[in-house]
Amino acid sequence: MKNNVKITRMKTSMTQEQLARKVGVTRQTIGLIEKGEYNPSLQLCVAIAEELNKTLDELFWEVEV
Amino acid sequence: MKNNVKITRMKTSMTQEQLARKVGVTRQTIGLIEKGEYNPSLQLCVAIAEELNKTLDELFWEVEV
DNA sequence: ATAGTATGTAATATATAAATTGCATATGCA
DNA sequence: TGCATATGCAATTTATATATTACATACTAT
Repeated sequence: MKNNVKITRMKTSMTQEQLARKVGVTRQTIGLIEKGEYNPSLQLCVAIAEELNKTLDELFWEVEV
Repeated sequence: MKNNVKITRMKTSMTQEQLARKVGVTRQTIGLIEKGEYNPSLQLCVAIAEELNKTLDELFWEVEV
């Protein structure tokens, strides 16, 4: 599940740990999602999008490899 | 997790069973997602969106109650 | 009436997302 | 040099999405 979470988070100068706390998961979960090796739940995707001021599509839709 | 899956599926005259087969889950899973009682995985959301010719945002983003 | 289709729902089982813990490396700073 | 921060990664545990099976109702057509 390739996505734009990592690049978007880094643009905001937020750490994995900070994003994780904001959306209520652990740092490891954010790390694995950014790596594209996880298939996160819709709720978590929405929480991450809201925290990064993006929409679902911007982070998770048709992300080019 | 309120969403627009049910209304969109019905517009296409597709049954829950047909959509379920196309995206590789069971009828019950589609039923629960439409009911808003499930927190589906991102992969499944993407599969449903593609099958219904919609984007993630159109089906799952800021859906009014 | 009655058979088929579409849907709702519930109980239990299974697969996997996510948590937890721990250890590693790289980097920046005192 | 040594300490704190940020990240990667792996093993095990826990929570939950999804499958399976089953039974129910409503509707349509025969």
